[in-house]
Amino acid sequence: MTASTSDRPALDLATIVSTAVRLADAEGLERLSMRRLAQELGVQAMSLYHHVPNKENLLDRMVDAVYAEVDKPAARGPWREAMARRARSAREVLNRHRWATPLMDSRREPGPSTLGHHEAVLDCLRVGGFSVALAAHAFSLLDAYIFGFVLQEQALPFESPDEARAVATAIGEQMGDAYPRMTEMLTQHVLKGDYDYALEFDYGLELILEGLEQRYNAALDGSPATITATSTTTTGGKR
Amino acid sequence: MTASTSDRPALDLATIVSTAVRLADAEGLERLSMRRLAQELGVQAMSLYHHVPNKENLLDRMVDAVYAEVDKPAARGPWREAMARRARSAREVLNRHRWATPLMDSRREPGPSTLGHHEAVLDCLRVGGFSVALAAHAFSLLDAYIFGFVLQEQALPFESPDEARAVATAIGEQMGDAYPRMTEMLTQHVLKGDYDYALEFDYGLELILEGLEQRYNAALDGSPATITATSTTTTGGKR
DNA sequence: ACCTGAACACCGTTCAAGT
DNA sequence: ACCTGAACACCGTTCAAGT
Repeated sequence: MTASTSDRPALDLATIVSTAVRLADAEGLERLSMRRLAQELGVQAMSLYHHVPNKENLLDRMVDAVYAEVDKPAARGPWREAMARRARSAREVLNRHRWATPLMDSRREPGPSTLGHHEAVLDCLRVGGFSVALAAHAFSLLDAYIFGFVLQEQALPFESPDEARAVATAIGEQMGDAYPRMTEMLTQHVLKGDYDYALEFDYGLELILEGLEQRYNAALDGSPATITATSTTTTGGKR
Repeated sequence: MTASTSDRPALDLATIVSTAVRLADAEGLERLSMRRLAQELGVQAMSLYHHVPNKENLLDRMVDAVYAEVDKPAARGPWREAMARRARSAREVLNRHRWATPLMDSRREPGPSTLGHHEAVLDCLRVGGFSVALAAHAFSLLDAYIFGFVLQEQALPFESPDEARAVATAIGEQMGDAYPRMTEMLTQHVLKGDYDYALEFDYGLELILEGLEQRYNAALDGSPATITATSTTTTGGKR
C-alpha cells in the first residue's frame, strides 16, 4: 500500500493534494492525518510542512481541487440549461468526494478553481440577461440548494432505492405510532417505490429554475430600465 | 470560570449537554473536548463516560437540543406562513449556535426533538392538503435550502452589511480584473448597499414557497383523485 | 532547498481501581 | 452507582539539526 522510499516521485504540492484527496475518498476525512498522508507518500510527516503551511491550507486546496471537477457553465447558450447542468455536475462530483460536501460552503480561502467557477456562473447569468441583483439572488439560491441537498442526501442511511425500502421497513416497525406522518411517508411513499433521490434533486432544482425564470421574465416585461442596463452586456459579452 | 469542586451540582446528562452547547457557542466546536468539558463541569474527563457512551453521542444530543429551540409549525393555520416562520426560526437558531449548522443535516441518530420537529412539519403540510408525495418534495426542498443557505451565510467573512462593504472594498482592490463579474457584483451590488443577507434568505424562501403553492394548486385543480385521497386528512386532522 | 527526529501540548477512550 | 488516575494510541505543529 505505502509507496516505497526508493522510488518516491519527488514530493511536490500537486501530488500531496491529489494523494490527500484520494486518501479522503477512500477512508474518509477523519482518517486523513498529516502523519497518515505522509506515510502514504513514503515520507515523514514534517516534510509536508515544507510545501503546505498547515492542515487547514491543505483542506482549502483539496476543496479547490474538487471545484475543478465541476462543469463550468458556458457563457453562451441558454442559462437555464447551463445552470441545471452545473447543478447536476456538482451533485455528482460531491457524491464522488463525500468528505468535501460539508467543507465546500464553509472555506474562507477560495482557490483559483473556486473563483473561476463562480465567475463562470455569474458570467453565464449576466450574459443571459440577468441584472446584477437577480444574478446575486440566483447564485445564492442555487448554491444553497445544491449543497444543502447533497448534505442531506449523504446523511441518509441508505444509498439506493432498494436499500431505502429495506431501511424504511425496519424504521417503520421500530417507530410504532409515535410519528404517524413519518410512518405514512415511509409506507405510502418510500415503500411504494415513488422515491428516488436523483428525481428528488431534479424536482427542487426545476422548481427553483422555474421561479427564477418567472422573475427574469417579469424584469424583462416590467422594467425596461433593467433591460437597457444589461443589454450592453448581453450583446457585448464574449469569451 | 470553572465550577469549583465543592458546589458542583450533581452531574447528570442534561447539564452535560447544556454545558457542552454553551461551551461550543462560546468557543467553537473545535475547542469542545471531553477533557475541556469535564473541566468546565468541575469533574474528571472520564466521569462523562458514565452518562454518555462517546463523543459522537454527545454531539447527537447537542444537535437535538438545538432542534428543540426551533419553532414547530402548528398543524392548523395556513401552511405557507407556518413554513416561512419555521424557516426563519431555524435560521435564527442556527446563527445562535453556529457550530451546529454543519452537523444538523448530517447526524445519523436523530433525537426526539428532531423527530418531533419533522413530524410537525409533515403534519402541517398534510393537514394543509399536501399529498404525501408533494409533502416529501416540500420537506426536502425547504430543508436543503435552509441549511444550505445558513452554511453559506456563516462562511462569509463578515457579519453585517457595513462589514460586507468594507470587505468588498478590500477584496475588489486585490482581485484586479481577473474576475470581472465578481468585481461587478461587489461594486454595483454589495457596495451600493443593496445587500442584506436576511433579505437574501427571504427572497429564496418566498421563491420556493411560491413554487410549492403553484404545484399545490395545480394538484387541486388537475387531479381530483389527489383531493379525495387527502381530504379525509384535511377534515380529520386534529391536535 | 528539502527532509528528519525528538519533543510539546494536546486528543478520545479503555481499564482497573477507588468510594 | 458514580467517579478517578494512569495509560494507550493517536493528533497538529515547533524546533533544531541534518544533507
